[in-house]
Amino acid sequence: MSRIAADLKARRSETRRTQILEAAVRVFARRGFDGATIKEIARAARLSEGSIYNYFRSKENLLVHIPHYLIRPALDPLLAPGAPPQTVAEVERQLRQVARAMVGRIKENAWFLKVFVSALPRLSPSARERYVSLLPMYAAEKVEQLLQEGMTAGLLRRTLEPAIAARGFAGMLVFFIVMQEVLLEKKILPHDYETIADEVVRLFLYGAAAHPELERSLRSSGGIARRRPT
Amino acid sequence: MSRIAADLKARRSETRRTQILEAAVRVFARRGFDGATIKEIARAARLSEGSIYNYFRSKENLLVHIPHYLIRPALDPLLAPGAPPQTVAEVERQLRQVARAMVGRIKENAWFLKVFVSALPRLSPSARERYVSLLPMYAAEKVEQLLQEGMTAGLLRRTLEPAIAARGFAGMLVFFIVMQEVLLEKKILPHDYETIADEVVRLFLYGAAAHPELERSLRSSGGIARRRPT
Amino acid sequence: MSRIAADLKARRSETRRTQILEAAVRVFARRGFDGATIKEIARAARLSEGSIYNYFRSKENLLVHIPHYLIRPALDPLLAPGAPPQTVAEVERQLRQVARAMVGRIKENAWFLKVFVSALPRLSPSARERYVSLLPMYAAEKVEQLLQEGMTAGLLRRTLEPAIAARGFAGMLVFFIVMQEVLLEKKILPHDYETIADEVVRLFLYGAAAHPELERSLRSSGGIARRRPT
Amino acid sequence: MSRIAADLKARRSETRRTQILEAAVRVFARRGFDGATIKEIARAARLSEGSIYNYFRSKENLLVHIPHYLIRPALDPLLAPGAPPQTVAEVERQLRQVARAMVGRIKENAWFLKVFVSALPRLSPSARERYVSLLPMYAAEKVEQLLQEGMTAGLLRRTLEPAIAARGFAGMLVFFIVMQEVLLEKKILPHDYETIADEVVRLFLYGAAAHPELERSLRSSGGIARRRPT
DNA sequence: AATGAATGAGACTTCATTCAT
DNA sequence: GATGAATGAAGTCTCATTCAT
Repeated sequence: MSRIAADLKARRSETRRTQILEAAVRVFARRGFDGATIKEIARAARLSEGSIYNYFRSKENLLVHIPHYLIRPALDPLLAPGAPPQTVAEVERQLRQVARAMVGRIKENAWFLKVFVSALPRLSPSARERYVSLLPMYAAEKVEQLLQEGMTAGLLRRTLEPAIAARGFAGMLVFFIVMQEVLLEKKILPHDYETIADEVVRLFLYGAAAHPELERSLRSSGGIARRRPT
Repeated sequence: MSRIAADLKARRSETRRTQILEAAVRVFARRGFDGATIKEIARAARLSEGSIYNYFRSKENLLVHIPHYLIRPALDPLLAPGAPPQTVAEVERQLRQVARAMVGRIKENAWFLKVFVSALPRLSPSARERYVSLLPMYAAEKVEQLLQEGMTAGLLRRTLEPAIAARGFAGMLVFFIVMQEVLLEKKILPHDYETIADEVVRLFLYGAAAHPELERSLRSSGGIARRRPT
Repeated sequence: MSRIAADLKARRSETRRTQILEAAVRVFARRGFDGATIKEIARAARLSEGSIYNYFRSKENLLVHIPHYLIRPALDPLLAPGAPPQTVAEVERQLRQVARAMVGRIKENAWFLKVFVSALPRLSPSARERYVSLLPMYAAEKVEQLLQEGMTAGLLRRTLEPAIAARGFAGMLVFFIVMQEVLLEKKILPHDYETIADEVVRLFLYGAAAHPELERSLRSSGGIARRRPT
Repeated sequence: MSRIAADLKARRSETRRTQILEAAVRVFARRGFDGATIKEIARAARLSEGSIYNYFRSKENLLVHIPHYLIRPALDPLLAPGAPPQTVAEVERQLRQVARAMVGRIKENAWFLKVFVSALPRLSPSARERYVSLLPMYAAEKVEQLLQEGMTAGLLRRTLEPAIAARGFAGMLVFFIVMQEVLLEKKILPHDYETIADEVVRLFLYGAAAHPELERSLRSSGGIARRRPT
C-alpha cells in the first residue's frame, strides 16, 4: 500500500474513533457509564455494535480514551499569559476574565463531569488522574501563579496561601455550576453566571468584612474595582 | 401477639433495615450503584440475598431510603443558633466554627457523595432533591443568615450578596474535600483541613487584596496573621 | 389426652384443612396454579404461610387434596334414581332435569375447571384421574344408565351407542358453559342456559332432521315445539 | 446491503421465529406455560437462551405470537363451501365430512389446547380472544350455515335453533377428544374417532328417540343415512 | 399450633463481546 | 472494515419451604 493510501486510511480511522467517542460521551452523559449500552452508543455513532470493537477493545476502553479525545480543546488557555499585574485593578480584571471563562467552560463541559462521576468507581487510579487533569478547573494553577505575582508586587496580602486561595477561588465558582448543572439540573439561585462570577471575584479580592474607608473610596471612585490600595 | 412482642418485632425489623442500609451504603460507595450487586450487599449485611427483599422492594429502593436513614445525624446543627455577632471578630469566630464543622462532616460523609454521584443517572428528580437536601452543605442557609446579621450590624459589606457569598464560602471548602476524598482519593495539597478551613475563613472575610491599615490593626489585635509579614 | 379432646382436636384440624383448601381453590382459580403464591393463599385463609405447611406438605399437595375436599358436594345426586321411564315423554322429562342440573352445577363449578386445567401439567396421572372423576360431567354414567333403560323399554333407538350418546349429551352442554365461563369469560350466545338446556334435550332426543309425523304428534302432546311451525 | 442480502436476512429471521415458536409450543404443551423455562425452549430450538430475546421480547410475547404462527394452517377450510344440500342424505354426508375433519384437526391440535388452557390466567382478554378464535371449533359457523340451509330447504326441523344446534354438534365431538387427548391423555371409550364421529352425526340428525317407521326404512336401505324423510 | 423472617435455588432478562458473512 | 445475530455469564428478583420463637 502506498504511503498516501496508508495516510488516508489512518486519517479515516482517526475520524471513526472520534465519531465513536463523541457518541459515547453523549450516551454516557445521558445514561451514566453503566446505564449506557454499546447498542445505544453504536446507534448514536451511526455504526453497528460490532464496529465499535474494531476501534476500541471494550466499553471501559472507551472511557479511557475520552480524555485523550478532549485534549485539544482543553489546551486553549483560559488565561492569556499576560504581563504580571501592576495594580489591584489589573488583578481584578484578570480574575474576572478567568472567572467568566471558567464559568463558561465548566458549564459547557458539565456533561464531562457527569461522565466522569458516573464512571468513577470503574476508573483505575491512573485513568482517574487523567480525568481530573482535564477537569475544567485546571485553571487553578494559572490563578495560583497570578496570585503569586500579585503578592510579589505587593498588591495582595503577604499572608495569603496562594495554593489554597486559588483552589478556593475555583471552588466558589464550581460549586454553583456543579450544583445547578450536574447534580440538580435546575437553578438554585436566581442570578446568572456573570453576576455570580463578578460577585465571587469581588468577594475573593476584598472579602466580606466591612471596610469603611475602602467602601468610602470605592463609592467616590464609582466602583470597588477601580481603586488602588493605599 | 402481645403488644410487647409486636414492639420487639417492629424494633428488630427497624434494626434490620438499618443494618441493610449500612451495608448497602458501604458497597455502593465502593463499587458505585450499578457496580454493586445484591449478593455483595447481602454478604456485607450478613444476610442472604432473598432477605434483602423482605425489607426493600428493589435495589433502587435501597438507594431511595439512604437519605432517610441519614436524617437523624443530619439534623444536629452545624452551627449553634448563637446570638447575633457584635464584632467582626465574632463573625470570624463563628465562621471558623462552621468551617471546621463542615469540613469534618463533609469528609466523614464523602461516601455519601460517592453513592450519590454514582447513582445520579438512576435517580428520579424527587430522589435527587432528597439527596441534595442532605448534602452536608446545607450549612449554606445558616451561613447566609449569619451574613445577613453581620450586614445588619454593619460588620459586613453592605454590597454583599449573602446568598452568593454563603454558597461561595461553602464552595471553597467543598472543593478541596471533594477533590481529595471523592474524585482523587489522594491529597492535592499538603495542608490539613484545619489549616485550610482557617485560611478560607480569612480569605472570605478579608479578601485577597492587601489592606495595609487593616493588616496593621489585625496584627496588633492578634487577628488574621499567624506569621508576621516579613 | 382424653378421647373427647382428641376428637375435638381432629375436628379442628379438619376444619383448618377445609379452610385452607377453600382459600387455595379461590386463589388457584383466580391466578392459575403457578400464578398463585402460598402467601396469597395464606392471606385468603387468614393464616400465615408457615401454618399452611402444618396441614399440607407442599403447594402441589394442596392440589392433590382439592378433589377430596369436594367429595361431599359431588355426591349429591344429579338425578334421583327414579323408576325406569315408561314413555318417551318421561325420558325427556328426566333428561331435561339432568340437563338443567348439569348446567347449574358446571356453571357454579367453573372455578374447579379453571384450577384443573391450569394445574394440568403439574398433575400426576393419578391425580389427574381424581380430578376428572369429579368433573361435573360425572352425570354421564347416570345418563348412560337412563338411556339403557330407555332402550330396553323400546323407547329409544336400538341402534344407539349409549356410552357415546351419553357423553355426546354431556358434551353439548359442557361446550357452551366452558366456552363462556372458563375460556372466554363472556357470553357467545344470547340465550340463557335454561333455553339452551331444553333445546339440547330436544335435539338429543329427536334430532335435527325434519320428521313431519313426529312433529305433528309432539305438537298435539305439548312436546317439542314452543312455537308452532308456520 | 444489497436488496438480495436484505431479503435473505429477512427470510432467515422469519425462519428463526418459526423455529423458536415451534420449540416454544412443544415445551409449553409439555410443561404448561409457567412450567416451561426459556432454557428448555432454547434447547428445543437449538439456540442459546439469549438468542430467544433477539426475536421475542419476553416469554409472554412468545405466547402472544403462537396464534399468529398458526394462522396459515387454520385458514384451510374444514368444509368446502359446497352447494346447498338438496336431501337429508346430503346434509348427513356433509356433516359427516365436517365431523371427521374436526375430529382430526382437534386431535392434532390438542397441544394447542393444552398451551392455551395452561396459559389462560396469564392471557389478556384480547390475547384470549385470539386464541379462542383459533380453537379448532371454528367450524361452528360453517355448521350453523349448513343447518340454516337445511332448514330453508325443509330438510331440517323448522323449530331448530341453528346457533345452539351447531355448537351442540361441535360440543359432542370436542367432549371426547378433549377428555381423551388433553385432560386424561388416555382413552375413555373403546371406540375410534371415526366411529364416534359417525355416531354423533346420526344422533344429531335423527335423535335418540325410537322412530319405528324410520328405523324400519333404514334397516331396509342398509343404513340410516340413505333415507330421505317422508 | 402459629407465625413470618430467613433462605437460596432458580427464573427471566440484559448486554458486552465474538464471529460468520 | 462493517454488520448484527449468537452467545452465555451475570444480575435482579420471586417464592416455596424451613425454622426459631
